[in-house]
Amino acid sequence: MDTKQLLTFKTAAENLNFTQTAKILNFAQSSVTAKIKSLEDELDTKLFERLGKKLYLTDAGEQFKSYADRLLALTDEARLIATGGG
Amino acid sequence: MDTKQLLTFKTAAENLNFTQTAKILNFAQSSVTAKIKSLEDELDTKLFERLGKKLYLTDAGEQFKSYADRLLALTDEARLIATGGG
DNA sequence: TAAAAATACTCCATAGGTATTTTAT
DNA sequence: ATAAAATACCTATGGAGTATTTTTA
Repeated sequence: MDTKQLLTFKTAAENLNFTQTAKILNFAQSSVTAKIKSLEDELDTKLFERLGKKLYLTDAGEQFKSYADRLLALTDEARLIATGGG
Repeated sequence: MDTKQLLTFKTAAENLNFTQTAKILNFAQSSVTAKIKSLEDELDTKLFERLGKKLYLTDAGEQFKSYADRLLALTDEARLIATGGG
């Protein structure tokens, strides 16, 4: 699990659109798909569900979202403190 | 930043010995050196200082240690919840 | 001279890309 | 027909290893 992966997930979870996520993060659309898939593989759980054209978070996805947010915030804080000498 | 990197750092910070860390994590010694270096590069801060044969955490390293612990704990929790359906 | 970290290199897995195909409206 | 995700594929980066060299107690 890594920061980029979490940020991709967070952005996708907020936009519910991989193409949009790719634009925001300056990735290729297929890379977003791949990153989400690698996270799902690692957790051995589906995080998104596709009903027709529309994306939804699964229950596990919803749960994981709050952890992703917290992990990313804590990571930012760690970076600031360690680097900036806070 | 990723989990393996943080675990390597945590273990090294606790043992203050890269060779020992490598044994514990089943890595090569040089891989531990490389992982720590990649983390230091990413943070643009030295985390360890080598005085003679002995390793010490720098101030930044000490600070970062507490974040690494918290990040790893939160990651474990996230995994459990998302996977185990808690 | 022993014990640990750093370095030099090699190899392979994978992150990320482009192009295409599938799916659904 | 359009819009989005999935898939196939290709390449380059870097993670991880072995072997060696440097450092210093």
